[in-house]
Amino acid sequence: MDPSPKKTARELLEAQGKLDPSVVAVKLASRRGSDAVVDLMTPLPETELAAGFHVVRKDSPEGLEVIRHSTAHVMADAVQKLFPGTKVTFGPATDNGFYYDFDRPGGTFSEEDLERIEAKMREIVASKSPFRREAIARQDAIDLFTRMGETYKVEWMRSLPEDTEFTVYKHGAPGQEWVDFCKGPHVPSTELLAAVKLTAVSGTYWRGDERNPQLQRIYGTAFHSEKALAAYLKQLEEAKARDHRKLGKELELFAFDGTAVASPFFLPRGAKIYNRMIDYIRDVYVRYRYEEIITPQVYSTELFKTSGHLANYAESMYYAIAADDLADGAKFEKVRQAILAPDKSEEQLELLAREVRGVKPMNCPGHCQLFSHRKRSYRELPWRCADFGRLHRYERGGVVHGLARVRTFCQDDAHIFCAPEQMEQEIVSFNALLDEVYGAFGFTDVRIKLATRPERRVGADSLWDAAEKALEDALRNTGRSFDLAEGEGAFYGPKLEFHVKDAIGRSWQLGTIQVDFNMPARFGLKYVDHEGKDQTPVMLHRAILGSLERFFAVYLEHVGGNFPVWLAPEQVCLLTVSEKVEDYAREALAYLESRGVRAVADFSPDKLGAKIRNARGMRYPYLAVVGAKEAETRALALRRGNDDLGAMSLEDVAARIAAEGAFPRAPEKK
RNA sequence: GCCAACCUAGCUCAGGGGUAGAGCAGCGGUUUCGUAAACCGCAGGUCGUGGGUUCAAAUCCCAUGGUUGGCUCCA
Repeated sequence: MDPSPKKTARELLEAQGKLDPSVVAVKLASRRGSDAVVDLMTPLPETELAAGFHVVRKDSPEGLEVIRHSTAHVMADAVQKLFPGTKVTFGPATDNGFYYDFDRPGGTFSEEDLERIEAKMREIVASKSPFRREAIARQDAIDLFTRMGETYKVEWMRSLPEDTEFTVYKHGAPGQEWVDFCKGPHVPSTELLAAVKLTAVSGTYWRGDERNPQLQRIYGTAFHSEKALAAYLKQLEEAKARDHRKLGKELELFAFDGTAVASPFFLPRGAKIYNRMIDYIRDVYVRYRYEEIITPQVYSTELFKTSGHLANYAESMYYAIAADDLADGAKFEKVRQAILAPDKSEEQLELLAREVRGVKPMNCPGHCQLFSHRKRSYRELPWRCADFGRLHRYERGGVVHGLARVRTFCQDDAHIFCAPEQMEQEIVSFNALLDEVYGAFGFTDVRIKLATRPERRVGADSLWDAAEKALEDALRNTGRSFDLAEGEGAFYGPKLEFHVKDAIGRSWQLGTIQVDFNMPARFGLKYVDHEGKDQTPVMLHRAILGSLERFFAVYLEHVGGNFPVWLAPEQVCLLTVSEKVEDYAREALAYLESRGVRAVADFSPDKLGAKIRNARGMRYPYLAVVGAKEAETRALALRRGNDDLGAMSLEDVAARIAAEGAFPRAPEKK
């Protein structure tokens, strides 16, 4: 017997008068990470509470997590009641809700099943049943779940370390109670699960591995109140209204076609924005001393053998076949097998390097090849070579998504070849460049992540030390805060990731800078130092916006289709009040165009109200009403969004729009 | 690739074994108009594709292509 029987968190809080119905758990100062939050049913030594705590209320982020995890239990209960024979596996809370993975022999769940499950869940919630926590001996738990036929749970229990504390959670009326092996925390009673919605079904695999049995995952979300759930659903609506695929269609920016799956066609308006983005980046490049190069699309796979892509990236590449390649059927068959082989032999790599051409999935191999094209001097370094080359990557059918995940795209890609001692300065300079560009696009909330050496890596530890230090020093010396992501670096070097928050609070990774000492070595890159000795350069891979296709999607959603004047495909639309002023409107249009303003006009017989409505739909930044008054005074009645700016002379309109249409520039530093 | 749902006019969608529908957009005409939808008319579809069941298929079944939401969050 425990000599000092512990009291539950509920009893301890009650004794302190800190318990009220909105409290679902406590967060202990004495514990770290996910173990810090314990529910009210958990026995605690009084000393732990004395070490400091705060209560977790049902409407806090941590409280929601508890509610969602408990809701997952209730869902599993409902599923097992409705579909006997279904086995449970894992059912965690997620960022936006929860899921539970089931093994339903010979069956799947449809969306109609979700309604039934939801109804059953409401019954369970309405029963206002308390959650009970019970400590259990390891072997007892294994025996219990073996009897229940819960083979996945048993497998999981057996894999846990010997000293793990085993607990089970139960809810439901005696006789039909539902039990799960779980470490909690859970809400005190099902009645706290006030607002529940099941959202989706999906296939998944036991422990996320395709070789394991297929499971059925049911997604849902839960909130502490119906109102909070409604707000969340409304937010989903908002995101839907901004969906770049919807806006892309409505605003005639881009289109997709089955003849080139997951490969966007940019329509004239979209292409204007896309090119304008690239022109802006080029403008920045000039000031940051980048040199743009243009490199081939299709290479002998020799290049990708050297870079390592053939061994590690072959299944994501496209291959270019010429008629001549097919002349020898037997050879072609060998090539086929080599491409498909998961682990390629040296012989197979040789064969592919000799016989096959590959479409580039990345620019770096070509850039290395070009660097080694002639002897390089230390005087040339750092060499910053930028490339807007088109890349092709074969993404699996299920993962493509609008412009955000495509099979052909281009990046604002560049590689910086430099001496090791130049690394830090280059990273500092790149950070300044990022500040300027992200500011220009209106992304002000930028978070930086430093990803350090992973377990599996290439290169000496001394190189890793230097590279990580350069990244970290560059951040510290310029006073930037960052999060450390230990072990998340690429196998060839550490990196910084730049994440921005968009207008509706979603976070996107855009830029990155990666230190690479692997590829220069593979390509045998050298430069001659000031003593005439050969040295190996360091290579920095870096992108600002990343994939321009993906950035287009992120930015389109960020601005909700309302592009700023400097990017908008048309900056102003002239709206005639009647046909009588069409001649003047055409003159005004020609004048604006001659001043470099991107202008269009609506000469249709619609009434002004309809023209405004249509033009607002197309999100032109400026509208210019042209009527008899304006024709008489050679003016335009300018309107920006809903603001009527009044009549302005043609010259003033042109000057105003031209000024606003210039590339954004960072304020001059003193 | 795997799980689920969807695919009907340029767009958004209705119809769900018995002659293919609406609104918007388009085209023609009338109206010449002052800040978020003037009016009348016309045209537009082998219902993603291919098979099958049936007297009869957009509708039911099978296959196939495409699209959408998922397939990282660990008891």
